[in-house]
Amino acid sequence: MENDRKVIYICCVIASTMTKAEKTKQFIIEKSAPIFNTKGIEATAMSDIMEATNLSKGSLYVHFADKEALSHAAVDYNLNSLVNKVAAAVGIHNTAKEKLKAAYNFLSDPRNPPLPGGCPMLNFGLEADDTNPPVLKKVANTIKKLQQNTIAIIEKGKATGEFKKDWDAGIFATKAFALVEGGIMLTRVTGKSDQLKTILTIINDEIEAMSR
Amino acid sequence: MENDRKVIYICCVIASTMTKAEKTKQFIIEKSAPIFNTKGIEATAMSDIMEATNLSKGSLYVHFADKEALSHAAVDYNLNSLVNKVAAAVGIHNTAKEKLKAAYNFLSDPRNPPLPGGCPMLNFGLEADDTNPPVLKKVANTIKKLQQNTIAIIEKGKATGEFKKDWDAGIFATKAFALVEGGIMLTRVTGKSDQLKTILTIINDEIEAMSR
Amino acid sequence: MENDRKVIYICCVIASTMTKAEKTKQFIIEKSAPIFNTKGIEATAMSDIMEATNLSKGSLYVHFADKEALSHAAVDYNLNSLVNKVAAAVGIHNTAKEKLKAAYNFLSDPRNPPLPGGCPMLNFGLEADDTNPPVLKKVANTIKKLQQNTIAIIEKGKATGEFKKDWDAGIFATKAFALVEGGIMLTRVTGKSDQLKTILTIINDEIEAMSR
Amino acid sequence: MENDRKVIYICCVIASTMTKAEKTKQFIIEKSAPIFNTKGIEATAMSDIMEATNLSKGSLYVHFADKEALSHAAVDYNLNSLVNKVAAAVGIHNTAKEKLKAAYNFLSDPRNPPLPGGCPMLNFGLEADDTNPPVLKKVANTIKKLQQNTIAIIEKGKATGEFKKDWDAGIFATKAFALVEGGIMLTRVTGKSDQLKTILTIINDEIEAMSR
DNA sequence: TATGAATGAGCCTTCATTCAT
DNA sequence: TATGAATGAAGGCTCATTCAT
Repeated sequence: MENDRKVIYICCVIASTMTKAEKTKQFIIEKSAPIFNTKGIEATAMSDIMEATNLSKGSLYVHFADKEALSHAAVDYNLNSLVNKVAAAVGIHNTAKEKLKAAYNFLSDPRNPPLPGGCPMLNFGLEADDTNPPVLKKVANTIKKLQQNTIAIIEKGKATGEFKKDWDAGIFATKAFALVEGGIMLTRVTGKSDQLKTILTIINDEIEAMSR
Repeated sequence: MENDRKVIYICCVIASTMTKAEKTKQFIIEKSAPIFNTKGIEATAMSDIMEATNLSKGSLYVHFADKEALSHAAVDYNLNSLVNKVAAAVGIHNTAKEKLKAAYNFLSDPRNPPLPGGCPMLNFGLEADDTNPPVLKKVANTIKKLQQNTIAIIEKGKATGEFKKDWDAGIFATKAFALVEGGIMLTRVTGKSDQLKTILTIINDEIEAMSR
Repeated sequence: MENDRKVIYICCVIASTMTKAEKTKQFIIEKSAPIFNTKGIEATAMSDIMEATNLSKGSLYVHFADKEALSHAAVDYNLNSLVNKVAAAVGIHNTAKEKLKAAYNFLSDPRNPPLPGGCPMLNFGLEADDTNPPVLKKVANTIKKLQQNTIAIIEKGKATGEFKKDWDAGIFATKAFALVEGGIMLTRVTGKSDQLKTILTIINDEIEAMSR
Repeated sequence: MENDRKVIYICCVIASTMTKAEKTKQFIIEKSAPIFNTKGIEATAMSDIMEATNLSKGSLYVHFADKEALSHAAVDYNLNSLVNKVAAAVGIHNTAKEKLKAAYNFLSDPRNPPLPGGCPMLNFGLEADDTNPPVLKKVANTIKKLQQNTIAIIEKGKATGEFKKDWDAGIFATKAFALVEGGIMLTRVTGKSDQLKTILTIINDEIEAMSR
């Protein structure tokens, strides 16, 4: 709670201190992020951004050197949004078990998809894998961060006695991440979320089984 | 062994029966399939195909009505190649357990990736999800086919007594598929295959645990 | 009558003497003529001709050196058809007055347009005027022929006493031709034939007024 | 005279109020109009417009959505130019007879053709008749406007006693229009203007004959 | 800062023509 | 003769980017 207030306070200060240029830049990023996540980087045209922001072509180039710079900012925004939303979903819980379940329930809730356009790690990671090293790096970092969050929660739970001591946090982080991403892919391709629900059950069951 | 010879023989007959047009068409598909799988459908230009085939622009349009038709053929080729290769990897084994292991070992062998450009289900599925229904359908059908193969092998193994009767084939098919696809994504994004190996172990362990 | 039979006889001989090549060539011309007259020379593609004749691309080039040669043949065919049809319409009558009326009634009958696609003199003449001298020449010759036919009929009628001696055949030929072509243009553009009917009445009235 | 000055003044104001975009758009239209009128819509390439305007391909598409939009603007420009020029030729005269003669003398003056490329009603009307309804409509409207101008002048002349009361204005409008268009076609095809002169004489004679 | 006109490389596609079979 | 695969120039159009205002 103390934390939350502080964050809000800082945000407001930032907002009020932001120059007009910074505000516009942020505005462009927020409007373009879902477009990049939905259509892909290559398939998103500067004119799509113009339309979404109601800004002129030239104005976009005042704030971003080129489409690449804008796409990087949008990718960052999408990835950070995801991480922040997971953190928020985790943050409202107190026990390690609840935190862990919250993380995966949030990521794979078919009714309430974390971000418009789907999982940015999946989208940008697979578009970038053969062609766009900088974006690939960003996705890799995000994956690492999320997996380490999982590991940290489990280790803390093991320390407090919530989880069994012999639970391998690294293996679970790998397994759960792959299951969720594979499940999201299944949902987006088949248009049905039944398999993703099955996967969520598998993850929750393991968390439950490793609790004591 | 008898089988192999017959197959080769039939192939030769087919090849010799193909008209020049059919041969060229097939040639174009084979040359363009890895390009589409690597760069994506939208990002692949007809000029890329020209370069790869050493054919003129007009010649491409003799064999395909438009880029869409060519991309569909290339997607089909990639997806069918994958299914056929899995079938081949499975086919050389006799027991259900060996067949099952072979399928997943093949799909997630980081040293010998099934297709250049990565998994076409992942690549085309995530490029197409918001924009390209026909391609999405092709991917969905392929997924269904592979998952049903898994289920069929397990059910047969249960019938012959190789696998435990209470093993839920559907859940395993979902789980293993998601794990492999998620693992491939991890490999392609991080550039390392350690997590995919972990996943393969998980899958093999479950197969082993369900054997008796 | 004697004449007619002779013509038919000669035609048959020609037909039966025609080689396969000549027959095919004639067939191509007949099928392509209405297309050129309807779409225009420039806008007609060789593929249109292929479709209409069910002949292969190469076959067309066996019989015609290039599109230009084929278009010339088609233009000739259209123009000659028109002249022949007028001659046929005129030929069944005996008096100069009837012949003259028949010619203009035929040319400007909105219910029974002489050729599919409209008047080839108008179509080809106006497409060719700035760009295609050979075609322009063909149209000019046809116009001359038709106007001289008119003049010849009038002069004969004047000689036999059917028409007034002071009727200026040349002026009438010019006037009637312009009226008919302008009227056809009005019909094709407005989609209605009322003005063409008015024009036909004007022409018939003058013919009547010059009779005695 | 007062009028003329006012018009010029308004023109200047308009010109100075035009944005750069409007000026460029107008410039493109003015440069492309004679090309479309000469070569035809289908046969005019965007590269022809590029050359005539010294503008880049992209620039053309800043001002016009596609070639169709540009062609429509050029057709409108040609048709409106013609109507305005006729109106100007008519406007300097005071009596109905002089106005009427001026209109037809202007339209069919072979030495001073109203527009480069010939009569846009004839050119666009006959190109569009089977393929381009919007253009056909534009031509039809222009024809209607010109014919109604003729009718209005005649009716006014009949009212003021300049023309005989029993002169049928509608029939004359049809006849004179067809004669002029047919005559223009004859001029363009034969390359000689003698027949057009004959036609002009016919029209002037009727106007004279109907005066009193 | 913001605008939007201008640019030109590049994309997909069409089409007349050639040529080996 | 007839076929149809192959060609490449040219067409319409898009798009990231620049720059004067």
